[in-house]
Amino acid sequence: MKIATYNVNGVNGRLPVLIKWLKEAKPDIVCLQELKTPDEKFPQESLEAIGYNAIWHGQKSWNGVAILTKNGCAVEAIYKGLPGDPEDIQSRYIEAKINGIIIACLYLPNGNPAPGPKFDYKMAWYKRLLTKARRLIKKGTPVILVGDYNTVPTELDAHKPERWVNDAVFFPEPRAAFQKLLKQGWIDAIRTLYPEEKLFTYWDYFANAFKRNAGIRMDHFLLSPDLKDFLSGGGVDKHVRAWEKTSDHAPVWIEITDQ
DNA sequence: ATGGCATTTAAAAAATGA
Repeated sequence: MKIATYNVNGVNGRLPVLIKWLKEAKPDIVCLQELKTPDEKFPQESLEAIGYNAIWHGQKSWNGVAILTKNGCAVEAIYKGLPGDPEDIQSRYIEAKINGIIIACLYLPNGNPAPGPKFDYKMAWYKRLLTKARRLIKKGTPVILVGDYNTVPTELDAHKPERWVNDAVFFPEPRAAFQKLLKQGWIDAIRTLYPEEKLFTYWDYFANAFKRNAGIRMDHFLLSPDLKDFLSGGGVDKHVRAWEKTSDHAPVWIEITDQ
């Protein structure tokens, strides 16, 4: 089973790119972030026309997450929103059990400018995620925590780490929080597959960042330990970043063999 | 230290992202 994550940066504005990639990559499950659309404008019909069902959790203008599944996938136990703060109205979390695996699709706050209230919100969100993740990993069900973490875990995950030292994606606090997730037992799937490679999932639109491969790795698959032996492949669909009207992120995918 | 670009909303320019 092929599972992908893609920060589309506007699901309607990028719909031709998303559809072109779906037809080419044929993933079974896709986690999307940054829909930037109210729920009623989610392009459900266009996606169903090419064989994908969807569940989504959107809001006007900003944020928004969705999970696409190929027709025939069994989707149950759907939850929208990350628990822990009833005041939080930002759409950044959606979870469902799909073909027996719990898929949690997340869009972690960016946190810039840092320090400041947006950075405080990022770290508060991380704290809630750590609580949720601990509960999920104790369930004994296979779980994948996947999405845009807005976190560059180590220096290996940046083309030029010094360019990011004043950015919230590279601050020590989110990096420490990401390490806390790993200490809970979660497995960074892409880093496990490519232990020493400089692999990126995001490149700035400006300064020719993509052509210079001046990227960072921020989109991650965290697997519950019981899935480790079933991880059989993965990668970044980097070429999609070169398409017209494309997102600043590229799709990332993994392959999980039948358990 | 700043801005480079691109989105959304909405009708110009602001807010947001990373």
